[in-house]
Amino acid sequence: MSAGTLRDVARRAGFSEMTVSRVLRNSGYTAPATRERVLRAASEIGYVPNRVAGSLARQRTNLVGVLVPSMTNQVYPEVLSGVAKGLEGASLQPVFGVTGYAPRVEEGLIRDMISWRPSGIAVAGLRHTAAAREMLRSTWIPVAEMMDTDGRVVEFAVGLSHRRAGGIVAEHLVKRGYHSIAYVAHNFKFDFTARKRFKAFANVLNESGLALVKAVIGREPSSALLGRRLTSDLLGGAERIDAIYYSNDDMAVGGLMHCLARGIRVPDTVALCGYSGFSLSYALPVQLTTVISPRFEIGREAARYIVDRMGGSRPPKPVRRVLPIEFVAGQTS
Amino acid sequence: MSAGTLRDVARRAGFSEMTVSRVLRNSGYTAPATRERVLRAASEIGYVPNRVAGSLARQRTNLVGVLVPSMTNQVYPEVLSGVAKGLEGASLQPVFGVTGYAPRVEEGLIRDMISWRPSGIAVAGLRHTAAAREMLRSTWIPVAEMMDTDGRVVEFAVGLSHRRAGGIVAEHLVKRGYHSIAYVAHNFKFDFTARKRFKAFANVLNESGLALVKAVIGREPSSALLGRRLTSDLLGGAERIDAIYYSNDDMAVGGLMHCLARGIRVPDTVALCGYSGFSLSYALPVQLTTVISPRFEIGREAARYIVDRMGGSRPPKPVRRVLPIEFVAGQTS
DNA sequence: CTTGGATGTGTTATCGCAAACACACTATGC
DNA sequence: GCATAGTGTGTTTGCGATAACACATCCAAG
Repeated sequence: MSAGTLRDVARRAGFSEMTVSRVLRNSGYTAPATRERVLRAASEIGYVPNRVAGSLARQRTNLVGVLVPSMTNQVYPEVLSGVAKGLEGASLQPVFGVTGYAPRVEEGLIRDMISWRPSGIAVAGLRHTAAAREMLRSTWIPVAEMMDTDGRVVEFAVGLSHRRAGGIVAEHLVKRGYHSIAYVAHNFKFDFTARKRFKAFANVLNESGLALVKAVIGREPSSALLGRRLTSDLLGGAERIDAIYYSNDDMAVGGLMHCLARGIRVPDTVALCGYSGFSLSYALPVQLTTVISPRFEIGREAARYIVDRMGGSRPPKPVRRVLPIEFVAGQTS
Repeated sequence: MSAGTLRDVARRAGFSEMTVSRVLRNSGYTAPATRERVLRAASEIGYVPNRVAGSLARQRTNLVGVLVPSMTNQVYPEVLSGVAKGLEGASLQPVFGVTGYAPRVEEGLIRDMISWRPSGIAVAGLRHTAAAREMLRSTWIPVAEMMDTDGRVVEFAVGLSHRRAGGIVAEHLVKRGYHSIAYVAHNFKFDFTARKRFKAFANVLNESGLALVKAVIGREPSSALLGRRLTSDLLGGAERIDAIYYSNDDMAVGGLMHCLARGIRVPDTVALCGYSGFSLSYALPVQLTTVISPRFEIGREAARYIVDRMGGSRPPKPVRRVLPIEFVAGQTS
């Protein structure tokens, strides 16, 4: 039975709790002989400090709350990976919550996180319930919003412009002379960033005098299978389509699979465009058009912001950090 | 500036801290009028309870430590998803750590987790450093090991038999009459489960009088691109190969992409087998042979175990829970 | 020899909350 | 009209650690 308290170690070593505490934290003066006896006593009983008590006493924790909408959407694990990286060396522990794209759930999780008095909070997205925003606003804990930068920022946002990401693809298609363009999406009711990309995409098309031939919005979450099915439906329809913009790469890959299965030539017959730059996309037989989002970097930078801002105070005005995106033109025929 | 303490709420409401505490926790008797005044006072100052203090007082936290080796290997986010699901309703918060497949890092993270006195610890894999195992063994916190079940268990392991997963694929290939079989893997130095599958696979082949024609082990982490490259190398070599077993689906998909790009017929010319059952695999033009691992369920069951065991004591003997795996035979030509 | 800084260790007071116990006051039953 | 149980609230104490301060030594400088 490990555990045991500072007091147990102190008794065993024959010193006061304070001395033990100092030795274990390497703080203040400690005689080498004392050090040794204390460390031995601690290891003998398998002492593991109680951070709950420590945090209460120091009035700070080494926890960082991280909220993401989903774990199955490949993007977010990569963001978390970045967060973990950015926290490395700062001896901060990520605590995560999955909101399931539900603002109400997010609100509850934010309250939960704050109740742990974390050293920082990183949350994906700029959309929150009023209460959630108010909590984030009124706390002095560093708050980083991730992924999106088009919208109202609480304190610090790091991400990319989804408007830009959508627009750039539209420009590309226009420039290449496509004119029967369709859009295929998963159920993006709460996936605000996908919607922003779509809106910008459609806007740019319109400005160029083109109209979307068709928009197919699925009812399920994003998956390659859904992409494949919707693409099958779309291309099986009456309209002649020469390019498809997908809500993301998962969907686009599904579309490509349909084409490969049916022998539809990509991009000769139909060009496919996605968003994200999933690792899989580098292995495809055909290079699709996509916009690589710096999701790992976003997580890392959010974490770094939190680390840097710790102890300091909130910037007078919200800061917006727009990371560059990389446009990848698809293969030409 | 939110925060504020119980005392602030108490003063504002005109009651003692204890009464406020009771109201906010819905514990004990509280008069309706009191309730109302307290709740109003709390919401007026935007009071958020301090769980650090609460946890210290109650001698327990609502935290559950979860350790996974990687976030970019699709499998683990799904496990985490399952953990989050299993914790739902128990008002437990997952705290996660990424070990990067490094036992030393894992050991450190386990110590960190324990220092938070979590209500449970879930860790992927059965391989730990001696010190880590000792910490897990000597604590009374519920400990669940996930994914693997072939090996020494500390308290409770939920997962699948990777031996079985590897063996079943070999049996299948033998039965279908393949005889020039190769193996392709990512760098699985620390991916013990992949190695177990491989070993079992090779054993079964041997028992059937077949020998692996070739085994190609990459130096990078698992990715479709690596799978594609290694497959290209392999099939470009002198050996005639009629079936390939991959370390996982990521790699297998990469292999398929190579074949699609080169017009190599799958499975007529070469059959491809993987492991995991990634969602992508349902969208492929060709159904590959794979073994679907119940990773979401594994996470969920680990969480459920922890929830059920909370407060109770450790089972006298380690418990091993082997979840069924689903074998998916690939398309026949 | 005295003084003062560098070392090394102990004492006390919190940190914010909740368990345990104590004490009212109000019904209810007999 | 009094015991008894049910309600509602307050006081005390402690969770396990650390900050702040206090107090010994010891040694070098004056």
